[in-house]
Amino acid sequence: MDKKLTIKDIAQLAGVSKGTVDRVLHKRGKVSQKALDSINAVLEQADYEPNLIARNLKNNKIYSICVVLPNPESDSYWQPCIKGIEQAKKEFKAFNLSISSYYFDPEDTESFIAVNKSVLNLAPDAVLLAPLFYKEALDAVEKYTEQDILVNTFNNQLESEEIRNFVGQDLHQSGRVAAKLIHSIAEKGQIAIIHFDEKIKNAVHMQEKEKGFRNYFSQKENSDYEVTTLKLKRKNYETKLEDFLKENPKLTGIFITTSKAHQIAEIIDKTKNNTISLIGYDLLDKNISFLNKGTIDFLINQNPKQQVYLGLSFLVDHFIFGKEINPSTLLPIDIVNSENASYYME
Amino acid sequence: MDKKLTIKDIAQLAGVSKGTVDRVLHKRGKVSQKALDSINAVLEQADYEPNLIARNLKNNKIYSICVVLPNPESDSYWQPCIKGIEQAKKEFKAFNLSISSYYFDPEDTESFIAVNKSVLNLAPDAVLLAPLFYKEALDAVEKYTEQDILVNTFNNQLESEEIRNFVGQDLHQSGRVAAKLIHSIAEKGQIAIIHFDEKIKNAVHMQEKEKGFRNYFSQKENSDYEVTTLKLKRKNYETKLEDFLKENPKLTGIFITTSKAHQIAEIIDKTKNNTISLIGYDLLDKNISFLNKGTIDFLINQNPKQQVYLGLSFLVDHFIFGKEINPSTLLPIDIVNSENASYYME
DNA sequence: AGGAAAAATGTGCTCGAACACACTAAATTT
DNA sequence: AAATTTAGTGTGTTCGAGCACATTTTTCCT
Repeated sequence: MDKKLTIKDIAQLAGVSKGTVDRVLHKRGKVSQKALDSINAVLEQADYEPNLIARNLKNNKIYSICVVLPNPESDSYWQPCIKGIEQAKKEFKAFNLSISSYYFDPEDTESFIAVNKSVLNLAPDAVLLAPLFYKEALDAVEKYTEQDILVNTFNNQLESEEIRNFVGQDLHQSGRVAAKLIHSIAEKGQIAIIHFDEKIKNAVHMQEKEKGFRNYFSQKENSDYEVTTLKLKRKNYETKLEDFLKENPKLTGIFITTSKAHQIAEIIDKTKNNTISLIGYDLLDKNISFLNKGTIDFLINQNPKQQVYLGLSFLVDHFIFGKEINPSTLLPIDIVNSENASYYME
Repeated sequence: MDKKLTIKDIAQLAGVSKGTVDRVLHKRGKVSQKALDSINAVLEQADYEPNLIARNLKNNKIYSICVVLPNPESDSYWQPCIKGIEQAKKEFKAFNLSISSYYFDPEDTESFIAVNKSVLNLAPDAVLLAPLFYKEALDAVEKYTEQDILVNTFNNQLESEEIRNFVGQDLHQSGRVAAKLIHSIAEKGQIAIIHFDEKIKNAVHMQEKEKGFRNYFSQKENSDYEVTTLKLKRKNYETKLEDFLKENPKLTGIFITTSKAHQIAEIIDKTKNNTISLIGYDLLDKNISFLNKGTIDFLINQNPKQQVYLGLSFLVDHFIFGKEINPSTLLPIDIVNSENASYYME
């Protein structure tokens, strides 16, 4: 049972006191060359690792973390995030943490600004932010950083020097995954990319996915597929889609770039057209039900729960264990069909 | 900044000393009814959580964990496990852990017995075991348990009261996932299930997958598929498969129940037959290369790395944080194509 | 050489839980 | 009533890192 070396052990081996070793370890100077040499000699061959538990006992500060995300009641895509936050709370309750959530209205820029303002007033140690509104998010990040509040982001990428960590997916690659799936299951013919969302702020998301999707097919030389893009909004989407289906009888596949695949599936179902393959995003109950029915062939899991959970666990690693934060973490792009869906829904 | 309550705080609130509170918390008796009542009253409305960091600092025992698994050089399926172990070591180096690996020859029962014997002699605190040889594994588990060594398993399920935790996949469901994939991509016709492995000990694995696969199709009433099973061994498998292909010209899909899909793919490739869909297991380099080429359509990831990592992290949770161990953890059955493979290979 | 300043080094306390041990007060025995 | 057991309670030390402060040693100047 070879115990781990402590500062005291190192001190003894080097023939000095623990205070001196401590000064060397923390490079706080005031150490003679002689002592420095002997301590370094010991350290080099002794592979000392500080006991992080002991270190932490001393620093018994309570770290407060605020998670800022859209209200899951407005958009159920965010629902799993609550579970992710709960899991993190449970998992990390051993440490001195205070995690709280703050919701904004995903349709309302003002509410995003307001929520961030009030979180700023709380002066937490860190904020985990879903930066839905690009410009406003940059503003918020700047203000947080001014107050020395650490900001990590998830779900939406934000180009900022001040962001310490991003957890999310590579949307371009996500589009490629969808394209490969369509390529696997859809017959030769026409393929539609459907952007179905009111929200302008999702435009970047949708565009990146489209780019990836088209990129896949453009790399295949003898492509038997023709790719068209269709934009739908809540208003009149039914007749618009029905018209589109009539105008494009050779349609064999549809890629929906948002979580609204179930709304498309409903219409496809009505037309009793079994030859159109459907690929969409996110494991909403409504989507799953069409997946089980067979109308939707595959869903791609963007894993919002894991995004938040990982974002929080990185903060814990940083605050509690002093680990370096990885600037970017790209989650796997999970392919989901009716048979493996349950595993991704917890 | 409301700090967490300590034993001392509780003691003060209840008007006793920390020693008495400690006795109540650990139910060590020797406490008067009066003191017990007042302490319980405080505890009830104060939701005290012991500081696990402080507790751990005191109990500075080094927990030793042995991982017993097949030599990755004999079967590269196990290669990712090394990474999983390394990751766990890195992640948990803050705690007093000593994790070491022991390899046995997956073809040799005797080596399995021998390795377990020598691990038993090391008297670790816990063993994480890949119980490839059923009967011998049960023996080993019994001996470990006699010596009060905690045993968790991964990859292969073992029916034993003494196993505290299993991390792996639901093989039956895994077969269903494969069936659904075949159903999505293969044309009507004949489907072959190929069991390609010498090792009898994998028989249960392969059978469970076959059952799940057939179960899926038997639930579809108007099935346009006919499912046949073919067993192949290393010897003569080439000619045997070629004969099979000639005899079954209507073959549209193959499900390989082991990680040997690349060997089937090689032959299919030679025949220049593009109409046969291939589904296999595991992200071996050779399999990935056929996945990128398009010969293999999907791979199912059994996630050996995650299995070991999770198995170890459960042990840490148990030893360090006193958490209850979940008896069984079933990992997601990841569907992998050429576009999302990289995320599952670390 | 004497003394002050600067540099180097060591000591001691803290964090919270856990537990051994010392101690007090009540109960029982002689 | 004194002696002894036993129930109940409090005190003090430990774990390892970190840092303030005390102490010792060296350097430098008059």
